[in-house]
Amino acid sequence: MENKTTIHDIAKALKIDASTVSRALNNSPRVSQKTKARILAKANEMGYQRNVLASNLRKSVTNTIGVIVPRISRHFFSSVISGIEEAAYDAGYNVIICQSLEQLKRERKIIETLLANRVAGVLLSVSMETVEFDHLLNMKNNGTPFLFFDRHCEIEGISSVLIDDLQGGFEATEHLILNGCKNIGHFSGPQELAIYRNRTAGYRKALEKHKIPFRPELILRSSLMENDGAEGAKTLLSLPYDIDGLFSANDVAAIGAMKYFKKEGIRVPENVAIVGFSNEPVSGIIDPSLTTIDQPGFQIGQIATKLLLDEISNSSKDNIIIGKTTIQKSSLIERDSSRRIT
Amino acid sequence: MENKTTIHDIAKALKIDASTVSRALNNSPRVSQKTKARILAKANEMGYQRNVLASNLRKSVTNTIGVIVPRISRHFFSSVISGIEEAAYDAGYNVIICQSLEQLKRERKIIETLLANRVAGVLLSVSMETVEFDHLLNMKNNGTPFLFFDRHCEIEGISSVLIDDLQGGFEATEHLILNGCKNIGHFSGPQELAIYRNRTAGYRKALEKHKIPFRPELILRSSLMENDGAEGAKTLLSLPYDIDGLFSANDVAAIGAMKYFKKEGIRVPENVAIVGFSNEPVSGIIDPSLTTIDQPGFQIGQIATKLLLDEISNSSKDNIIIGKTTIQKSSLIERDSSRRIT
DNA sequence: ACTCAAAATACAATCGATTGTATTATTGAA
DNA sequence: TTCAATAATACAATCGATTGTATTTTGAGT
Repeated sequence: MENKTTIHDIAKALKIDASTVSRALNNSPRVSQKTKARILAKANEMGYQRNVLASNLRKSVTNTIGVIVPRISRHFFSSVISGIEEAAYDAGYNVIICQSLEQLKRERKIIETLLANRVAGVLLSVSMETVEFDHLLNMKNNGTPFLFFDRHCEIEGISSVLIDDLQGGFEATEHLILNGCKNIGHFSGPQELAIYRNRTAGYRKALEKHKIPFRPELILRSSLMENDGAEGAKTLLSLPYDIDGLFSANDVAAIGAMKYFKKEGIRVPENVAIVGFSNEPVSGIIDPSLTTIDQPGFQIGQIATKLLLDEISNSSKDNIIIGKTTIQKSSLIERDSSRRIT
Repeated sequence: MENKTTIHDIAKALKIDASTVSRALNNSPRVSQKTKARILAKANEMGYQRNVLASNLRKSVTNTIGVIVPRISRHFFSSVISGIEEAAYDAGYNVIICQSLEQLKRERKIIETLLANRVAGVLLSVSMETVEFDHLLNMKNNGTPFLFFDRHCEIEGISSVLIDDLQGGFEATEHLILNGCKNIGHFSGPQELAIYRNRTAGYRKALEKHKIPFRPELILRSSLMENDGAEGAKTLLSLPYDIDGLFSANDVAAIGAMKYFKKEGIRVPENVAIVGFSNEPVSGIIDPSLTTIDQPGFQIGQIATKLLLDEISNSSKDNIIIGKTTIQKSSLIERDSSRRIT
């Protein structure tokens, strides 16, 4: 029943030493072709499978990298994960996927577990609650290479693969302006996260460029869930401005707002034009379809993995690793929610 | 830099034996309270972290379970995963999540990797291509406990946690009939998968009950992607029947059809009423909102995990495990795509 | 046939934790 | 005080694979 053939079993069966078996299975030049063939045949016959635990223990390495995302159900993150899996798989690494569910507590626990399991490295996109970095600094001191993607923290020596959120925010907002919007509301997320600060900065930059006065009260901060979008829409309508545009820092909140507007009889895009962020699949399906900023998730995953694997292989050579930031381009996808006859 | 305090380091620092340190850290009654306290304090001071690899190797167990789903991006599967994580976490297990992307080749490779990593058990929902079971039988012979959820294969001695697809298909179809549909099309998936056979059986059962003639040509089989839905809709319209209802075995294809109907100026639900399956979040957002069958993903994940953990702990006692099938109820969510003034 | 370098294989330690057995320390009862 | 019983700790083997070193085997050249 239980499959537990070891190299010792093979060695015994062939009356040779286990070290030779090990070397043969690792295709070492120290074993003659003849015995290699015998060993391989025997291993196959006995259904041998290397015990990765033992192997890794001895080599004191692992071929596993950990990935932490806020939620796997978000399209952007599942694209990134696919990219990571692809790149990791090619390099012979396994991937452990974990979700923090936006909770700092869970993020801490996950990192603890990953470190205990001696993963070779970690790719992470921090939770919305991650305002303290002790667990990340701990991981750094521990010597485990890691790398941020999308949502990062400023930690010296740690690299990030990001998208150009400022540019994305700028394009989204300018697009609204070019479609005739004058009073543009903006939904943003926790300001601790650079992605949201940058999207907001892009918003401001577009206003400035087009000489539209900036009004702080038009920026609403929340967790950007669907309900936050609806609340935000309500708040915007209650302000003494004739809101005619909305740039939401994610699609989910944009959709919440769109639904609220619809319910209140306010037409999209005629009365209010909307642009979201992330290009969730639902955005192409909702009516009117939502203009949004597409992020190349798959590529981000691939790039981040390659960089991490580089760091893993260099970390042994104890040369100082300097945190680098790689920026990926985002692109505006124009759909019906912002298309106006001007 | 590198954190590699071992029990031997602690032992040396305290001038005691490593075995005592090990026992103290495992809270064995064989160590006095006094030394336990000293050891714990020292371990803490030295930043000790148990090397799970070594520990598991010695105990020849692992605290990791593997999960294989077709795609993590599907809402149903990500709910199941959340349930699995919750239950596994409570029991002190880690979870490795893998996606087969509906490819048999990848499924095989994943199982190989999981076995090589000596996971304690595996939870899986097979790919659409899984018509051969050699890799699963291999896993069984290997002695690794596993369990199907949602999509299963008939393998003796292997348990499954399923939803009542027949009942779901029945309810969906009967709902259409009660809303006045007479000529109901049906999108189904690969017939190798029981879930699709059962949903189809439910469809037939509802027709029979209401004495509506069954026409095989109204059943269209595909991979149920969005595009398949559009194609299917086109095919249905080309048939010499006045199609007025559609039961799709998943939401994605239902939405594909809905979009096609809209484009062709056919009104939903007035001309064709539609019911999907799975309750993807997009179904509540699309216009008209899609009536569908909700599956309790989170609970399925929890239940499946508990059953698997049971099998893992019993498997050592080598009592014969008899495959059990646990059925979870699904429920119809009535929305606009099927609501008609009758 | 004989030497010697190169090739092939064997020996033995190791990775870090666990655990059965042996030894030492302690305590209570006689 | 002394001895047995028990508590506390130490010793040593083990999990399965890897790897540096030592030994044996092979084969070329004389």
